[in-house]
Amino acid sequence: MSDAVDQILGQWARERPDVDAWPMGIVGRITRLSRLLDRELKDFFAGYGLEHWEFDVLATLRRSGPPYELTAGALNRAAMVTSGAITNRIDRLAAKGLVERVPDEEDRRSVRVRLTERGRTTVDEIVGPHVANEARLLASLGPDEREGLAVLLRGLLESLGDTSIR
Amino acid sequence: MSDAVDQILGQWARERPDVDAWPMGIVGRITRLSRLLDRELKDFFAGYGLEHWEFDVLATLRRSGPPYELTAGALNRAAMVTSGAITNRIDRLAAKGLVERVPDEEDRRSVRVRLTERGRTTVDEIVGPHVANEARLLASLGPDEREGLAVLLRGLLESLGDTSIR
DNA sequence: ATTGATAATCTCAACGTTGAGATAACAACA
DNA sequence: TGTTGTTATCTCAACGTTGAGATTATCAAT
Repeated sequence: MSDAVDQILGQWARERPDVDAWPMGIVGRITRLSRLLDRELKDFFAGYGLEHWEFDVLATLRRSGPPYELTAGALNRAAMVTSGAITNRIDRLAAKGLVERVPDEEDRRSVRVRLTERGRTTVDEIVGPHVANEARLLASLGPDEREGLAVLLRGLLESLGDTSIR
Repeated sequence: MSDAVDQILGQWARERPDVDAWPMGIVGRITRLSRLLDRELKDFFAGYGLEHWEFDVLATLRRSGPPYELTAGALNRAAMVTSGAITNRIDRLAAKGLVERVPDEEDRRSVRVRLTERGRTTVDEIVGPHVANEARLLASLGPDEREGLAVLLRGLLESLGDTSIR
């Protein structure tokens, strides 16, 4: 069998036989998978009236444990977006009543973002179905393949310095 | 060793022990890798005065072989973006003199987008260094790991229907 | 030839992110 | 105490994508 990336590699081999394009077999597939999975997740969350990024922020707060609050900076790093994007996201989640800004008494530069009761129940209701949906998307992988893939991806992430959510 | 995703999985295991979040170990890593690699590629292309998407379009035309032209729709599907985005990209590449729109005589609904001479030399000069740069990013993988990872990712892509660039 | 369905591209307003700069607060130290 | 450097967040204009709709062309069937 072959996928879209095999065809791309075949084209390069024909047009530029002097270049060994093997890295595209990894990078290209990661990029395409990310896009495809993103579309699927978008559709899934739309069924709950949520944007993907909304769930992402809420879930980050939820899994941090009680009192379900993090600084804007921590959310920032977790989401891998810029500070401007996080300010915007917090604004909109706060407008929807899913999070609230709490002044940080220890460090007045910081803003703590806290899940509201509604925000917490929202995540808690969706996380189960969400994981089930992801499992469905990965259903073609057997148990050993899952593990092997996770190990390889982890090694790559580590080598690129992604070793901590801070 | 552990990466950022291991920490996320650990948080879920603590907060929601009833949910087995293993799929996040795959989906989360693919998403994070995609973002990290994207940043690296962005920096790389900036060194050549190009945007990542610019190289992407030019390379798609180049690897299709002489006469280095494709319809807007084909570029569209290859880039996995919407039609509006491709119209915009072609406009800007044409303004830079890297591609040109050629009317399709067979099907007057179609527009053929052709690499200009400057566009072709641009890709041909950069593709070698680009692949070398990607190889650098993947340097932590041994030969067997590269192959194993490519096989697993291909299987996943196939199962999600990404079997053709059309 | 006409009709209806399908297809390719373009248009454009809404949306979200980026990235640089502004503001305010903290930290270290002379 | 004042100074310098660093950190956290917010601001905002520029940029690019999305997605629905408009336009024009092709195809199939009658």
